[in-house]
Amino acid sequence: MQENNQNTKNTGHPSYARIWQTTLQIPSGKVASYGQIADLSGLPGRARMVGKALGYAPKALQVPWYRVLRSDGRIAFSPGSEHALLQTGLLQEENVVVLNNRVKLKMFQWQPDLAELLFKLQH
DNA sequence: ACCTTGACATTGG
DNA sequence: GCCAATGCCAAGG
Repeated sequence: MQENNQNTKNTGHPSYARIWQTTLQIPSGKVASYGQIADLSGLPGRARMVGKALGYAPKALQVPWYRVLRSDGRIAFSPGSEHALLQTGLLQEENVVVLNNRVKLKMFQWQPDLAELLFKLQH
């Protein structure tokens, strides 16, 4: 992971903006997978790009990067790492249960109404 | 059957 | 060419 740019320039890859917007739609208390965000952003198969994009998200946008997990619910960072602990703490603050570096998707995965989401994303 | 954990092939900045 | 904010699958419980 790298430091976020303040919010001066560097929009990064053109698709980053879409990824940030989609991630912004995840409600508090819910989580999504990198692949899910990629799909909803019109970027099927680009899960890794989502991880990159979140790392570059301008702090000013307040993108809830911590609500995005691996497809099986595990936190992507190494268990016990500083990043993993931070993510765990942020999730717990909104009542998402994290055990052994993992969230039970059965209980917390975001299931957006596609039509509504598409509408909100287009402005 | 269902859930966890560990390993790794692939992808893309 | 390097490296990782993934997904997937196999093994074990």
